[in-house]
Amino acid sequence: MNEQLQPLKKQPRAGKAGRSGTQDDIVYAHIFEAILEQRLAPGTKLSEEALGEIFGVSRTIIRRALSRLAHEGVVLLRPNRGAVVASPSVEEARQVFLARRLVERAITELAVQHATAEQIAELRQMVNDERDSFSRGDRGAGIRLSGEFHLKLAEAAMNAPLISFQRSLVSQTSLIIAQYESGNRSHCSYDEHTQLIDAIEKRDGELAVNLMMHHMDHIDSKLNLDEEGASDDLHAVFSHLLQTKKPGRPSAKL
Amino acid sequence: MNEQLQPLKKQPRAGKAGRSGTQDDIVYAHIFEAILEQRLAPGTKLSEEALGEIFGVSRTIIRRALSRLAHEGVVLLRPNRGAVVASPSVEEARQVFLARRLVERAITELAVQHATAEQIAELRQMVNDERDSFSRGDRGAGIRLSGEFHLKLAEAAMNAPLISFQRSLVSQTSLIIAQYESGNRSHCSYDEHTQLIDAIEKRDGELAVNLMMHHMDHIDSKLNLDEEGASDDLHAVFSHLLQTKKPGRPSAKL
DNA sequence: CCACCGTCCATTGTGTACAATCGCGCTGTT
DNA sequence: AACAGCGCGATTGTACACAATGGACGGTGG
Repeated sequence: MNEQLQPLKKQPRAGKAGRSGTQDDIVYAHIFEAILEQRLAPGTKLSEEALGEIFGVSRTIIRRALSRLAHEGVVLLRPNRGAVVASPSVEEARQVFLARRLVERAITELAVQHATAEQIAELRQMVNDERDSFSRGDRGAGIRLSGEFHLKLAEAAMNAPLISFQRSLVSQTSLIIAQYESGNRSHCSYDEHTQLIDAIEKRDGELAVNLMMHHMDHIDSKLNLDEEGASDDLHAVFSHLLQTKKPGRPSAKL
Repeated sequence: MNEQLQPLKKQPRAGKAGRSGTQDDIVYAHIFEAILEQRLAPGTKLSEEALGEIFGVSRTIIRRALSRLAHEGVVLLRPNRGAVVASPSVEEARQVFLARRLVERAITELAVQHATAEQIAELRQMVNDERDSFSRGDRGAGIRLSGEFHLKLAEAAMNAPLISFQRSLVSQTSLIIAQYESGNRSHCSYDEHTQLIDAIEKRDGELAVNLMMHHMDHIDSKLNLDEEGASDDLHAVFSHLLQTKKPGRPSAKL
C-alpha cells in the first residue's frame, strides 16, 4: 500500500503549495484515464485515503479531483458513502447519446465554418494516434483517443460552452462504451473520422453532418442497450418486476 | 464585518458535519442568487475569508461553493488570485447565446413530447411568479425567475445532460443580461412564456419551436452586444490595436 | 524625479486533526 | 434460530494551522 507514483512527486515531499492546480490536474487526469480505459470498472469504490496514498497527496487534492469527475458524470459522489466509478444505466446512456447527436451536429456545422488548417492537421494527427492504438491492441487508449478526437472537433467549433458540454458527454460516452459494447466488432471506425475531416476540410457542411450522424448511428448500433448484460444495478436487473417506478432510476447500486 | 446570516446557523455553532452538502448548497445558492439578481456586480472580488465570516462557515465550504460556481461559469477562479464574479465578454456572450439557441430548440421539441400535465402546471405557476416579481418592481428576482422557467422547461425534456447544460447556460445568460441589457425596455416578456406553454400543452411542436426561437431573438435584441460600454477587459477595449491575436471574432452564426 | 528592487502583508493552496455519520457485526431476547 | 437494538470501526465532512504566492509599498540609486 505504500507504493506511490513517481511522476507526481517531482519535488522533495510535502509543502509544495506552488503550481496552483497542477496536482489536481494530474490526479484528475490519471483517474479519468483509468476510468475511460476501463482499468477502473464501473462501481469501483474510490477511497479518498487510498487514492491519496497512491498519488502521494492529501485527501484535499483527491477530493477536488473527485469533485470534478463527479461534475463530468464519470464518478458518482454519494454523501457520506464515498465516491464510486459511475455505472450509467441504459436510460442514462440513451440520454447521453441523444444529447450527443444534438451537440455533434452543431459542432460539425460550426467546425466546417471555423476550423483552421492547423486544427485540421491536429485532427488528422489524432486519428493516426487512434489507429496506432488499435493496431497495438490498446483498446483502452483507443477509446480515449477516439473521444479526444471529438473533443478536438468541438474546439474547432470555437464555442466555449459547447466544448465544455462536449467534454462531459464524451467522457460519459466512453464510459458507456466500455460498459455496454458488444465485444466482437472493432468498435471505433477511425476511417469514419478521416472521412469527416475530409468533408470539413472541403467545407462541405451537409456531407460532414451526414457523416457525423452516420458515425453516431454506428457507435449506437455497436452497443447493446436493449439487453444489458450483468448489471450491478438491481433496480435495472429486476425492472421488469417493478410496476410503478419513476421514469428516472434511483441509480443507486450496491 | 462580524454580522452573519441567521438562516445558516440553525444549530449551535460548529461541528454539525451532518446533512452532507447542505451547507454547501446554501452558500452556493445565496451567492448564485446574489449574482443573478445583480446584487453582486461583475468583477467583484469574492474573498474566501469574508464570505466565510458572512455565512458563518469555514473557507472549506466557501471554496467548494466557489468551485461549483466557477464550473457553471458565473464565477472566475484565478489561481492564487482569488475568485471574482464573471464578467462575460461580448464574444463569450455570443457563444452562450448560440449554444442556448441550440439547446432551447431541442428542449422545446422534447418538452412537447414528454411534458406532463403536472410539469405544465408548474411552468404556469413560474410565469405567474415571474409576472409578480416584475409588477413588484423586483427586477433581480424577475431575471432569476425567468431563467428558472427555462430551467424547468429543460426538466420537462427529461434529459439529464441537457438539464445540466441548460443550468449553466441560463446562469450565464442571466449574468449577461444583467451586464448588457439596454435598460429602458421591460426585458423579459413573460407573455411569450405563456404562449410557449400553450403551444407545448397543445403538443404543437412546430409552433413551440418557432415561439422559442422568436423568444431568443427578443432576448438577443434587447442587449447591446455590439457597442459594449465600459469594459474592464483591456484586450477587448484595445482589440482594434492588436494585429496578431486570435483569428478575429468568428461571427456568431449557425 | 523616476525607475528599479527588496521586503512586507494580505490572501490563497495544502496538509492534517478532529468530529459526525453510516454500515456492519455482536449480543440479547423471544 | 431469527430478528431487533446497539456499539464499534471505517470513512467522510469540516475546521483550522501553516506554507507559499503575488501584489503593494517604500527605500535607494541613477
